[in-house]
Amino acid sequence: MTDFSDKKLFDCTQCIFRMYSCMYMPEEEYEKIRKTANQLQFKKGEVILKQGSKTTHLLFLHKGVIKMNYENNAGKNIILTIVSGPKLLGGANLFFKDYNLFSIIAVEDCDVCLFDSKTLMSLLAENGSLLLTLVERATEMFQASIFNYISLAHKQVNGRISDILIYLSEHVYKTKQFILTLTRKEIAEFAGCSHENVIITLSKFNKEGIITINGKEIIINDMDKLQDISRRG
Amino acid sequence: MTDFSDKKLFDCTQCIFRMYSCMYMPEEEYEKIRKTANQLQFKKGEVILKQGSKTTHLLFLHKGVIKMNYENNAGKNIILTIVSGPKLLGGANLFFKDYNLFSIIAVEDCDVCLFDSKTLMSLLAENGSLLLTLVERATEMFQASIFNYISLAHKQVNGRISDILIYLSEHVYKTKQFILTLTRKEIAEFAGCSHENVIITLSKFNKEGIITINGKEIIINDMDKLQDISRRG
DNA sequence: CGCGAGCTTGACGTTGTTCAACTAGAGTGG
DNA sequence: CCACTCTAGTTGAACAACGTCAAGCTCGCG
Repeated sequence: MTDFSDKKLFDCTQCIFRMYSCMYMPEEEYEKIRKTANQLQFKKGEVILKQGSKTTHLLFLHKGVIKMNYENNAGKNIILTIVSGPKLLGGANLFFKDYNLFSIIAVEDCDVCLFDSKTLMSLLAENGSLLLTLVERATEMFQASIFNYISLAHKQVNGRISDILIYLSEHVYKTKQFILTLTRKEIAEFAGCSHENVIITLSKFNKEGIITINGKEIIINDMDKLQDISRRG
Repeated sequence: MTDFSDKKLFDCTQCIFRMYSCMYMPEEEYEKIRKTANQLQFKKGEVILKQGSKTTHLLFLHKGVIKMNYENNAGKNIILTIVSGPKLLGGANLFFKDYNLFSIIAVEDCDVCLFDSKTLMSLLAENGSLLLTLVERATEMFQASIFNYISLAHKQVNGRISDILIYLSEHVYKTKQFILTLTRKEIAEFAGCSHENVIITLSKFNKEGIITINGKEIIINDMDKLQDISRRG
C-alpha cells in the first residue's frame, strides 16, 4: 500500500464518483467529501478492506481488478465476485452492518479512493437523488452475486467455468483475449470446486478448441459454444 | 388473489411501513403514498410479482410466507430465498432494473400492500433519511442471498439442508417446531440438489435424532448438532 | 373408488474430490 | 553458479457424493 498524502495520484476532476455527485450537489458540498478522501495504490495481493473490520469507509475503485473474498469459519476462501474499475464498492456493507461482511483484495495493482462514510452518509441523507444513484451503482455486485448463486446452485463444473470465462471476458477484462491474473486456485474458489477440476475443465475446453491457453493468456475462440455450455449447465 | 378495493383488509395505522415513513415525513406526505396503495390477499401458490414483468410496484408483505423464485432459460426453478412478513420486498428490483429479476410467489396465504413505485420514488428523492431506512430493509434479502451462495458454493448437501433448517427455524417460522409449508421439491430448489437427496438427508437427520419428522411437522431437537454440520459443510 | 401429487427407497452410473506424484519457474543462500 | 525450496500447474487412480431412474406408497379429492 502506498500513500502519498498531499500529493495527488490521480486527477479528481476526472473522477466518476465526482461526476455522479456533482450532478446532484453543488461543488462546495462535494468538496466536503473530497477533503475526507484518501488516494491509495494497492499492489496485487494486498488487502484493501478486511472482513470483520469496521466499515468506516466507502471505496471507489478507479483502476485495477479486485476480488471480494469471504473466509468461512473453517478457513476456506470463497470468492463472491471479481470486479474491475471504475466502480463504487463497499456500499454493500454500508447499508447493512457496521463491519465488513467480506474482504476486498487487489487481484491486480489498483488505484483506489477511500471516503469517510460518516461524512458521506450525512450528506446523502439530505440528498436523496444522489443516494438513489449511489445505491443503484453500489448494489450492482448483488446482482452479480445472485447470478453466481444461480450458476452454482444448478450447474455442474462445465457450466460454472463457462460462466466465469464469459463473465471475466465481458465484465472484467472486456476483451476475448486476456491475461488471466487469477490463479487456478482462485478460479476454483470462485466456481466452488477443486483446483484440479478447474485445470481439467480448462484443458478440455482447450483441446476442443473453444478456448486457447498460452500460459497465463486465455483466448476465447468460440463464445457461442461457451454460452451454449453455460445454458445447458 | 382477492381485491376488496374500497374495503380495508388490514388496519393502515398498524402498518410497519407507515411507521418507518412517518418517522421521517409528515402524515400528509405519507397519505400521498397510501392513496396509491392496494391491499391484496394471495392464496398459497399464487404469483404476487412475475419475473420479467415491469417493476411498477413496491411490495410490503404484512403477513405470510413467500418465495423468491427464478426460472432459468431451461425452465428450472431456483429459489433464491424464503421470507416471512412483515417485510418490505421488491426494493431489490427497484434499484436495478425496470423489470423483475425473479418472481415472488406465496408459499402460504399472504396479506400484501402494493405501492406505486413512481410516487414513492419521487417522495424518496426528497427524503434521504427514509430512503436510507428503506434501502437498509429492502436489501436484507441480498445478504441472505450471499450467505445462501456461500452455503451452496462450498458445502455438500448435509450442510446445505442444515443451513436451510436453521434459516427456516430462525428467520421464517421463528420457532424450533414448525409446520413445513414447503414441499420437498421446493427445498431441493432452494438447496440446489435433487428432491430425493432432500428426503434422504432429512430422514437421516430424523434417524439420528437431530430432528423429528411428523408428516409436515418438523421439530429441531439438537440445534447445536445442526449448526455443527452446517459449519463442517 | 380411482386418480394424481407428494413422498420414499434402492440400484446404478456419472461427476467431482482427494491423494500422490511429477514438472516448471522464481526466489534464496552458500 | 548451482543446489534448495516454494509455489503454481498438471495428470491419473481410487473413492465418495450425488443425480437419475424406476417402483411403490400414502393421502386428499373429485
